[in-house]
Amino acid sequence: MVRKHLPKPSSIPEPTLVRLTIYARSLRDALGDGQTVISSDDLAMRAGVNAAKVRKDLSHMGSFGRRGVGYDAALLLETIVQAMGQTKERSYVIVGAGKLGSALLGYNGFHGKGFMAVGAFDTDPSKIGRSIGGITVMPVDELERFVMAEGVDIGIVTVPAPAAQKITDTLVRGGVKAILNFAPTVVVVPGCILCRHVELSSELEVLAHYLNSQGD
Amino acid sequence: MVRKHLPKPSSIPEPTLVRLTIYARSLRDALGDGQTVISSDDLAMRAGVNAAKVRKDLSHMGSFGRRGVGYDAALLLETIVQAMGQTKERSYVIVGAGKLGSALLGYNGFHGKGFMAVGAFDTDPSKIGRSIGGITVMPVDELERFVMAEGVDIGIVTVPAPAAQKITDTLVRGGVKAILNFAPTVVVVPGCILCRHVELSSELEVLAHYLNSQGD
DNA sequence: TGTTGTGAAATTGTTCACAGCC
DNA sequence: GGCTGTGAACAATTTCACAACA
Repeated sequence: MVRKHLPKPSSIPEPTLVRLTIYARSLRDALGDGQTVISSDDLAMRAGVNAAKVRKDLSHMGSFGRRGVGYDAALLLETIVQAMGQTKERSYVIVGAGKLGSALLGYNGFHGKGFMAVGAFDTDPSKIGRSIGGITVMPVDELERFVMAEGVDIGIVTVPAPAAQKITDTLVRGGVKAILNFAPTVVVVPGCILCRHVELSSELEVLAHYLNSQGD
Repeated sequence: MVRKHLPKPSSIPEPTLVRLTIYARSLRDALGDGQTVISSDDLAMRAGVNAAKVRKDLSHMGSFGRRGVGYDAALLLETIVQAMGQTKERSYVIVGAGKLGSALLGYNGFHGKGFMAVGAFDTDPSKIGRSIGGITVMPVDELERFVMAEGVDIGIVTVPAPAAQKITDTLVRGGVKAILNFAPTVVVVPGCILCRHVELSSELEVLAHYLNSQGD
């Protein structure tokens, strides 16, 4: 017998997850504009995608739009926030208090929305003790102990490439459940640990490739 | 085997382009380790992907590996650099000299590898005139004139969301051919202009989603 | 033997197009 | 008339598996 199974905890495809975060932001904008109902067409425009994709993406979370009308903006926003798992507050530390680390500490959207910076770490004595975005920079020596004691959820790595793997290992020993790596190198983690890698420099290189292939 | 015709300017799929930049870095590492020949398996390990994908990706640029042996690391690196279009130097400006903008100005891999920062801009009088990574911050009023006069290729946008569209329009009027947008908002550009959008905050949110769906 | 290069298969993601409902 | 929800068609990407070859 063919049986359509309910979506498993995370059957939502990853490209959809990324777009959901953009829809959420677009909905906040729309609500700010005083809009209470929004169509897939309008949301698509705001998010820079097409309407079919919006509807398909939203359908992963159920059906709650009104045909002929659109979606209740507030309800839709809440549904997305729920689906993204932002109901539970997550703590994170940033390792590497250089420019990028500082930028992320102050970044709205890291800072708010269910995420809480609880510590920053660096090896540079001139940075230790300084306060960045309300967080005091601590020495890396204390990273593992701190992460363990505080039960930190996520470690954000913004150290130079050669140090990234060692820092990652320390975070894992401390018990983080996920790593977000901005260092320009691949790091390996045990299978049970989630890890995402943000390749900042690829963006510029891919752009350059398209420029060239367009005939400069 | 009969030589297949060369791939068209950009028939290379985008996921492959992104990985090519990672292979390039891995090859530099390998060369640094004194390795002159590298197998798809080894490269895959270093780049954090599987070997089949490496071979498929490389095949988009032709065939120059040696069966039973592997690839000449230096030749492969050069081939990738060529394919990525990093033979031509590209100039860029950064608009928004806050933490993120400063981080990118100092970022190795933006800085080197065929990319050249030629200007930084901000509206904040306290930042104007300051030097960041050897680049003096100029007032945004001068952005359009500067971009036009210098023939700047790429504009990198690191301003707050509400200002992003206006800055993008200014860059486009100035004649940039591509935009790299780090502002947490969608910007629209004319069809002839390339635009990439980096969503920093999505990364953390997607990570949190997977954490939740794993059962915390 | 060891490793590449590549069609074919499998999987994943996007778009279409329209029934169903407001 | 307008707009959602969705199966089906389509497109892109990944993986498999093995022939070709040093």
